[in-house]
Amino acid sequence: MTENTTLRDRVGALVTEAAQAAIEAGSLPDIALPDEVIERPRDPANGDYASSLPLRLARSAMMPPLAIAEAIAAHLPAGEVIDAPRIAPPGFINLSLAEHFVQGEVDRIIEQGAAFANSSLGAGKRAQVEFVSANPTGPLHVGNGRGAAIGDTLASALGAAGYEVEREYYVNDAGTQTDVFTETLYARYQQQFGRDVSIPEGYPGEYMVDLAATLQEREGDRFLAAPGEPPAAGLRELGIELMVEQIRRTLTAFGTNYDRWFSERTLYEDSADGASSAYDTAIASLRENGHLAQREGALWLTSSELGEDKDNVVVRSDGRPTYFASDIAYHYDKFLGRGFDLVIDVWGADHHGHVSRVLVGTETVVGRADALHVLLYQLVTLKRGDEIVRLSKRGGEIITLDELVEEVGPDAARFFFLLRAPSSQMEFDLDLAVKQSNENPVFYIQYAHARLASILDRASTEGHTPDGGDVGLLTQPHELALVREMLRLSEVIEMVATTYEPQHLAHYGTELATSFHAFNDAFRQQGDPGLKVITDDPALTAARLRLVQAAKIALGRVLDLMGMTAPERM
RNA sequence: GCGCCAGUAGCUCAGUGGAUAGAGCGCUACCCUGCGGAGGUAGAGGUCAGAGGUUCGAAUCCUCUCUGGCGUACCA
Repeated sequence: MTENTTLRDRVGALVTEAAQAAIEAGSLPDIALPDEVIERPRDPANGDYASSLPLRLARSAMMPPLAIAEAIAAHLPAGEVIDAPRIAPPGFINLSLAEHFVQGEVDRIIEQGAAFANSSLGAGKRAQVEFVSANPTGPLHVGNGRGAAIGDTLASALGAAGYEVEREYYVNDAGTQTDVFTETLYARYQQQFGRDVSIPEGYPGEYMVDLAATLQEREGDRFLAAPGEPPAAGLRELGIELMVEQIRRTLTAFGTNYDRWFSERTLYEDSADGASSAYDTAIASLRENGHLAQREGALWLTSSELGEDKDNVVVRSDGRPTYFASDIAYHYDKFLGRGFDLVIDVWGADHHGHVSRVLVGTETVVGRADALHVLLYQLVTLKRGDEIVRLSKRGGEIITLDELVEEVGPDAARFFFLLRAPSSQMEFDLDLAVKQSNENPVFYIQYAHARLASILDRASTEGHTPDGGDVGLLTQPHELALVREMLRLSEVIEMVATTYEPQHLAHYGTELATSFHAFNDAFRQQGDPGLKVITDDPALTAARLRLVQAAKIALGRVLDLMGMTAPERM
């Protein structure tokens, strides 16, 4: 059994083997077994794992569930990992981890350290997570923060699950939004020099005034042209560059860093060695496959022949490619250009009308779309008390991500977003967010980590060390419960990496912290000075310090995966 | 109209077809005065929107209805 198999898979394999042994022994008929044979029971009284296999097989085996349970259990003797199985009506097989196994895992966790709970699910595969990717025409708002928290954590979880992961921001620096942005910027820029020019419709926000001021400060009047004439060359590029810089700073402050900022414009550029652009190649491929049609002066992807409800314009009648064309070229580049095995696009739900189109386009050009997953997160509704705040970059008022981070800090903001399933619409009460920042559950987790660190510190100053501690001395219920909780982490990581739902990690973190707090308080409640981590008994102290050390590793890992700090003190 | 996502405790939300539906906040009553109280235990609080269906078993899967958000561009 390899190091990177989850415990769940190990135990599940034992059940599958037992069932097969029962079939070979003739106590079960020769029937097909499902892949998933065990689950985590809700009630811990029913064991660490349980199998409902007997209930599910009853029909095809034509046997009563309890008889099947007995047939399987007979081949599931107590062993290295689990104790003897217990059969429970109407047909469950309940399994508990053996105490010595649980104890031994403490040593293993310490040995693995920061690699604890990694899995090999995605070993040898390259994954890309593209997220936020807001147009560089204004500052990020609170809703973008949700995408950032989700995408970043998902990328971390995929990494822990064995994938080689790249985080990417797709910079939309081509297209009409950029034109409007540049026009507005130039208008604001001219105003800086006292010209009476009107602001085009598009981006009325105050930040454009600041951006123009920055431009004037750094570049002087070199973009100024005669009234009514277009600005000097380079304004567009510099404006976008400044905006992207601002976005990058915002995300860094939020705790999110990218491997690559991908320029949309490069899709249209031939490579240095003379190879055609991604756009040209993708269009040629579509044409070759007979999926393009010239109609009404425009070039269409005949997607209705491919299961879509309508065709989509790829090249406008004025010759400019659409955003959709960029997206086809972009995904061509992701798969055929860069060879990712798994690509996840994290989009706000307001883009959901675009999903099936992109999947069809990708399938047409790449030949398959099963490796592309578009993860939609529902929009964040902002409230101040009872008043709903509209989020609109083009409408003017926005609550920026910077403001949120300023008020509640990056950790609390991230955790707030991570607690909710992407598919869940969430209400964000700005007043409450500030008021509750001290009650945010993230502090509950971080506090647990700080106390673990504190215990190790204290022990160290008193001359105690975890080294050489005998984990066999860990027999208190709260000690073993804490270890059991830690052992779930690899399963949670795999769940996040397969369902693309990071909220499981956030909830697990809370539960792990609860296990520690219960463990810690159990000693205190009993009022016996011998019932602490640091006791008069050096052997027991060392054993418990090992547990504390392992717990700190596990909790630190969870916080790290969520992109949050694991404080030594608070 | 059509399509996508949702509807679970007073509020904000978890819940991988399994056993008695959970957490945080708020409310009530306790514990501990600590190796850090940003803690622990217990309690009250539920028609899992509604109605059918599938299944040994449904908050979970299917159908319909109601409610909310979003989309339905030669914008991105």
